[in-house]
Amino acid sequence: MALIDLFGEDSLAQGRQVRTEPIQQRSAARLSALLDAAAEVVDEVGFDRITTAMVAERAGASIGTVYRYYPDRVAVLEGLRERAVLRFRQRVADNLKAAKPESWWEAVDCGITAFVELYRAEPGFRILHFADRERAQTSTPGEQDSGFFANQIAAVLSEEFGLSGGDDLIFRLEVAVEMADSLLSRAFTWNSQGDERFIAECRRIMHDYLTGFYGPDAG
Amino acid sequence: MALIDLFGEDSLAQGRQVRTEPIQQRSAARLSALLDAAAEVVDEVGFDRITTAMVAERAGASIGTVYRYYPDRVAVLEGLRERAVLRFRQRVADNLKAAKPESWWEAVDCGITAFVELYRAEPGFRILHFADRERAQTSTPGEQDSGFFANQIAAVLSEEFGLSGGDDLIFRLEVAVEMADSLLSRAFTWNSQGDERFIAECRRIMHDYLTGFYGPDAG
DNA sequence: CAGCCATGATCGAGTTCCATTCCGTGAGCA
DNA sequence: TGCTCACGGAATGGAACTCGATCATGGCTG
Repeated sequence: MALIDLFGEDSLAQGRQVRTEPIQQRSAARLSALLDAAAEVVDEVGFDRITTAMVAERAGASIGTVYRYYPDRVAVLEGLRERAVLRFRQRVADNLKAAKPESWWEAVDCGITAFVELYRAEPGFRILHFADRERAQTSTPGEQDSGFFANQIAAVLSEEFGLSGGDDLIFRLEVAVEMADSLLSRAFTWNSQGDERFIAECRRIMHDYLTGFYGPDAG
Repeated sequence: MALIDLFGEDSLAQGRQVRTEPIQQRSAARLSALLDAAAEVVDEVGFDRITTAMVAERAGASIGTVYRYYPDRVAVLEGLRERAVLRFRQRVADNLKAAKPESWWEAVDCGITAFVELYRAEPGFRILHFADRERAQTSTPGEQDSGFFANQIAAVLSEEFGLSGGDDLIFRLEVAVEMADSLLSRAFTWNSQGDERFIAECRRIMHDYLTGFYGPDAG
């Protein structure tokens, strides 16, 4: 299985949160504009203060249009989150294609780099870290992102670079994803460009943890 | 400086978010009841869906009473969060007193244990992980919790157990706090008793990371 | 190719719900 | 008894959300 296959957009048959699938083309643009607007508003006023009216106005649409695509305010944020996940995966795929990693940790670094790049460039990208725990209350473990994601990465690392696979690898990757998300988000909490100390430490920790300094087999 | 001093309630001159300091005693009970109610509601309906009316009703109070103590809905959540932090510190202090750790990592374990115990027993404790990032948008780095907390822990570890202090230790502790919070919260995301795998892995990672397998001086 | 029409898309006034205010009433305290 | 603190809950304002009217679009038809 090629790296691109795992992280490309094809692999995303995401659960639809939109009310009505857009048929005409202009709708796609509308939907996209709504999310763009939501992203900007999130960065400006925060998650709590965002209002559907703000999103509509910013997108040059009416309130009704917002509710045509999303059942409620929270769903808009979830839509934004899904798009962010999608873009992250695409960026990872791009970086993998460009870097042609020869070791597993170079591949991991591509993932970290993708995250950092998007955090810097993409408005509202912080939604990723935010929405995780809130969603947890309503969805089920099977469809959890970090777990699902860990599975994908496990497949890549074991098939492409010969890391010993199995449940242990998946678990370790889940732990790694959790830590990386947390550290990188922390890097951007007080610094819009990302605190390099945290980013560098994150890379080092990922490398060492996955190398095996840690965990059941650590020695 | 004794461990208890650092983690006892005295050390908490927290920023008041309440509108009016209660004068009479019954008020203290009211305030506490409000937070208890908020904690339950948070666990039941989530952060997004909580309403001031729910909190008031659950606490057997009127809407007006909620607003007597808190300026707005968000402030209630912040109040809940501050109380959770306070209780966490007290629990750490208790555990330290009971365990009388002889090594720095036993002390660290007390912190992890305290977190797990409270997550299991305290309604709404997940507010801790949640509120962090949201606050970030409005408050300033200086008063950040993980940083402030890291400072306190650094003082304890270096003074009591002779860990080499300095900025490096503080930074490493900040990273550790971030990772531990993330892993422990993850442990409780799908399992109300806490997934033991994540808890155990968290303990191991904290031990190894702080021992120095990681970081600038890792070898 | 012009016109027609079924259907998707949009709008925004209207409705409902919720956050927040405010003043009248009741409870502690001297 | 009077004074201040605390409480209640109707009233206000604003934001979430609905819904029927209206406007595009793109295919079909002659």
